[in-house]
Amino acid sequence: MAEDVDLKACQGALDDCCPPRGEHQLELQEEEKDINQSNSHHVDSPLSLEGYLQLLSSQVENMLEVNEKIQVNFLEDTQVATSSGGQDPSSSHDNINLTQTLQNSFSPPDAILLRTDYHTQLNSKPRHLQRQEFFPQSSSDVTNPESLFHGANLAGLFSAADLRNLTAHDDNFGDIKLMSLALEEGFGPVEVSQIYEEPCSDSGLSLSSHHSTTSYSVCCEDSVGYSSGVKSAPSYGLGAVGGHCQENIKHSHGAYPGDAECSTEAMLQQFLHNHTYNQMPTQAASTPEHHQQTWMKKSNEVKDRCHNSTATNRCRDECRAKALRIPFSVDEIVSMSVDSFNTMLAKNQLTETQISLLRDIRRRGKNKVAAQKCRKRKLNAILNLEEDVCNLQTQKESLKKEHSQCSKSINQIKQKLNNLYHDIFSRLRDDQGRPVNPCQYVIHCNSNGGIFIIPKHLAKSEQKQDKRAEAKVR
DNA sequence: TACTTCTGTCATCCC
DNA sequence: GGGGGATGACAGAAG
Repeated sequence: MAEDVDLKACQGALDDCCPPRGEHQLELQEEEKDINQSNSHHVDSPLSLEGYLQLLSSQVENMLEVNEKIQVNFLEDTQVATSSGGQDPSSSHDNINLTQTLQNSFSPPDAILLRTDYHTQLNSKPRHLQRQEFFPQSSSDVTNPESLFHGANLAGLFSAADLRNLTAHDDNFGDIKLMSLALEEGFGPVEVSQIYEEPCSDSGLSLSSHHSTTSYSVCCEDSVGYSSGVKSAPSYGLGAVGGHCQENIKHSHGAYPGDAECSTEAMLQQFLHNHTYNQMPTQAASTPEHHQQTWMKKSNEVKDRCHNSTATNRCRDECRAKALRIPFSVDEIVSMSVDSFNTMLAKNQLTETQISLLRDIRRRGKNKVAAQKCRKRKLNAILNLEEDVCNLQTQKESLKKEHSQCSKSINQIKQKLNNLYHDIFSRLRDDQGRPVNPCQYVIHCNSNGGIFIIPKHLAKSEQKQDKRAEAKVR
């Protein structure tokens, strides 16, 4: 087309300001390297138009490639940060590649600009193994406010759990003779039997056949006294309160009514149903760690409470065992091995009731420990998830920051390329010596390496042809 | 008094 | 098939 402006036609004009190509072949190559490194495209540099165009083309390609990578990486990383759990940020190759790509594509200043303390930020907050050490005073190294917040709630719980394991069990069941309680309260054997008539559990002795709606509180009611109308077991004994075992002990100087086993069993139904035995002082768990004093105060309060109530439920089983003349403590029953337990059952000629009680005690004791372990595991899982959330939030913020910096660098490069583009056109002249309008013409590089100044509409059609050719090759 | 937390216990599932 | 561990659900005690 006549409007086409061949590059060669402009060569003369460019020769005025640019050295001939042949003389500066090596210089051009060096200049290209410099430009790639410094990203400074000064028109005044001794570059030929072809060199400029090649640089321009490569920079545009790089820019587009980098931009695409940034977009893809950012989207992927953002999705990873929001959807996947527990990925170690330090292993994020995408981020490394992104930074490297930008460093390779941009000049050192740009690369420096793109560098962030991303990895440093991530590594500065490793998944330190403090999940078993969540004492309030030990969490001061948590710098993330959110982490601090989350950790605070659960730290107390964990310290409680750990301290619970570290604390020795109390045995306050020394000389308890609770079988005499009812009798000491002035009840006759018949009344006792009536009072204690309560459907039994699977063992015939379990206190929870009616779940917790039924309480067993001869001890609790000792000061209240039983009226004759309170003879149906499920209706009395509300509120098995901790500490009543002390009351039991006070009234425990009588002998076992061993001659009436049915009454004995019935009496067992009356013992406290306090679920708080075996609690350790530090189980007042949910105190925020920054309230250490409050935490300690609450711990002491719970300690006092538990001290009174700890023995209560345990002594219930203990007392029941003693009531049935089982020569083993609750601890022994629970902690002994299966073989030992079975041997004990076999060697001691025990009644069905005694065996049932033993199995109940053992089952409850085992289950209690299992429940404690289960809750501890659950808290650990929650802590892990919270920590993962914090890490992913940090990673997301870092990626956002990096993306912002990349966008800035891309805009700067775009501006430089635009300036270079217009500078090139300002130097171009058509065959009549007139300036070439950059709005009507574009710089086009074909597949053979030729560089032309062609009208825009031709460039578009040629791009389509190139795409078709590439598609055919693929 | 309502709510929360902690704990024990039971029922159930799974190994 | 029984025993034991794990866990959800529930209830009571206490703050």
